Amino acid sequence: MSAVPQATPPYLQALNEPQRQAVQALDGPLLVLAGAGTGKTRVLTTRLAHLLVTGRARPGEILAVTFTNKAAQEMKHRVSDLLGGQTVEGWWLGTFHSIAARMLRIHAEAVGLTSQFTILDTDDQIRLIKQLMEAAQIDVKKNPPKAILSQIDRWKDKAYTPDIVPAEDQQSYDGLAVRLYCQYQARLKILNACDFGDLMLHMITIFKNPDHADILQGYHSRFRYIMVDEYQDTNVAQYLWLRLLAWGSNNICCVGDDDQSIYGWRGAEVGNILRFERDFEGATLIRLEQNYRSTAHILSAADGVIAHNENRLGKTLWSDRGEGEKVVIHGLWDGDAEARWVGEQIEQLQRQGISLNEVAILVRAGFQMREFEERFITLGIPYRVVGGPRFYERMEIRDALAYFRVVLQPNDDLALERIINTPKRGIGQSTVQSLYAYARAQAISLHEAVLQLCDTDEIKPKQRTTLKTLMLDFERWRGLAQNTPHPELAGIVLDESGYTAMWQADKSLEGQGRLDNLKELVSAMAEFESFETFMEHVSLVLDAAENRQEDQATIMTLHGAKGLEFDHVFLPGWEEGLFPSQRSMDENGLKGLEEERRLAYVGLTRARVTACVTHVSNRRMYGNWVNALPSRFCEEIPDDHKDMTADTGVYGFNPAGRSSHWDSSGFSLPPRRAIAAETDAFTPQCRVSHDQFGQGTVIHVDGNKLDVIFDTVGRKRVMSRFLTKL
DNA sequence: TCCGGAACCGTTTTT
DNA sequence: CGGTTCCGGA
Repeated sequence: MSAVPQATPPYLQALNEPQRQAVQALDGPLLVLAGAGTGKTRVLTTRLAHLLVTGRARPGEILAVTFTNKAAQEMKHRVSDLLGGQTVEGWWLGTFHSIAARMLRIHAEAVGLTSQFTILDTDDQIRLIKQLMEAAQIDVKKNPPKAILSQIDRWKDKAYTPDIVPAEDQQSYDGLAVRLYCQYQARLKILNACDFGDLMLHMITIFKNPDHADILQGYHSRFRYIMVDEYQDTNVAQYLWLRLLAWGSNNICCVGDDDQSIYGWRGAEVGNILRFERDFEGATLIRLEQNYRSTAHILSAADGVIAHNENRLGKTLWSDRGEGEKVVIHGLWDGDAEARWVGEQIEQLQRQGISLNEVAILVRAGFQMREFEERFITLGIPYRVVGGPRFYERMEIRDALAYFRVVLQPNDDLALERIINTPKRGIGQSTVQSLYAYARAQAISLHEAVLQLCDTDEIKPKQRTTLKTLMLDFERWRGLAQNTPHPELAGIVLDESGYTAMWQADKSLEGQGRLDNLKELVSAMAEFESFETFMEHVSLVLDAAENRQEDQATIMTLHGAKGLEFDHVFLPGWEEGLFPSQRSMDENGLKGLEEERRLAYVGLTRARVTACVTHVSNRRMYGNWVNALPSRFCEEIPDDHKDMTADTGVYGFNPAGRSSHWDSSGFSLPPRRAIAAETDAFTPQCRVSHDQFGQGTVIHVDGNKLDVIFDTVGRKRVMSRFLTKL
């Protein structure tokens, strides 16, 4: 440990022992295993401040990466608070994606792009895949572009470029996915575009390319200290990117909690954090286990649940905030009763003078929210739903941005396609298709194709004039771009294109809201120095201003709640199938179940004072009633730390608190559905049996879905969990 | 080209 | 059940 000659600075005195160790262990790789509520951000920010204050690093020598803009923002603020209010300039603090984008803008040529490249969002990605499929006459219904895209995204998460997709994955969608992946990448290059995955992937490619060894070396000598937040959420690509960068100084500090890794389904690898000590030689591991948030009963309940996971580094949280109250588990008849009961509990809290801002309802899935909303409306409980569409994901914002993109980059085909008939101009699908056909044949952009075909008979006269005017409009706006302030130009484009008028014509409340959003967009622009810098931020940073108002209860998903805390937390819908989600278990087996369990852990540890779990016997799903059993996570909470109750007549638990799972009607407990067998249990040619279809031979394995030729009924696509190996 | 009814399908979400 | 997407008719 480095000896600081002066008296211990106040910011260090404010820390507990392990926290202080984490701040002061500056040399070599360090993993800070920070349990929920143990002061993770405090350590991270203090460590940053410490580096600067002690002169160990200048701002420009620090790389600090987070996942969300919110986290990056918070870090910025808290460090500057620690430094007595001075802001830090010139450091590399941001999200993985914004930092990778910043790098890639500098080295774009090394992967055949120019620094002006556009960053595609999911919408653009799907449109692009769909286009490629239509061009190749592939049935879009049998192979949903969205599914293909998600396969491609998963490959990118794993840092697989098309040429290194492993053999077992190559058969995905009968080889279609890899083929499209190749075409997709080729097309992106022509469009001078990148998707989010590419930002990481291209940088890895550049770093690994011996011809560009100087680039990586440059970063090695630049970054003397690297810090990473939420390390448990990194995917393979992000991990490789970090490893490459860390080779320089070897001073990498990752902070995370393996028990809170809940994003496996979008490529996060818990393995990264579990392997840290092996990956980074000479690594130090520091555990933060003192929890400053919750009472002992809540922590022990959470601990009892998470202890059922096999794959974890292991730690035990403790707290000196008193015993507190046991976790309440209450069984109810149905979702309606559940919402009513939670509503009553909240009213009771209100009567005790508790602010609704300290109350949260955390659900597993979005569809659970409605019942609570409806109930709260009738009861007059003010609430806010967190997790609607983000600002820049809204249709009107994307449309507006598409206009701007075409102004800045005429060859942005995806943007042009998006707005070519918005507002309606009579340019239908067939016209666009023929334009695309021509563009493909000539290997030119859509914009170029429009220009060329406007003077031929290829296109009907009416459309021809429309397109011509549109092109002239864009030409004019591009001319204006030279010497018009960009917010003003944005207004002109939206007005003259008829886009604003389109929403003005919509008299609904929604139309008004969209106009407001457009105004907000234009005014947000003023804060950036140019159109280009604005566009960069829009795809990576821009978000709706949070309207955190006075007293409102919060309704959100468990995923959305990570990192937050509330005095009183309600956790509805703890039923087998819903939570843990059946789909998660089907698709990912034990790994899926463990991730669900971590989600339960996250949920419980959000609570400072009370945590209240509910489950119902009858849940309406997609219009029909399903009867449900209490989640296994209810049982996993140790008896000493829970209070179980149930409304009368509710299956599941009897009031005595012992789980019986069924009432007196004499039915026996149906077997809990088995976790899907590991998919590698099934290989092509192996013989299987199915309850309904009988015996058959596997011909192709695609994740958990198998193509099987059954002896009697022929070829079928079935889920592995319905099959038994013979 | 556009609109409306039928068919379909259904976690979790950031960048 | 409710939203989104797709296809067919005007």
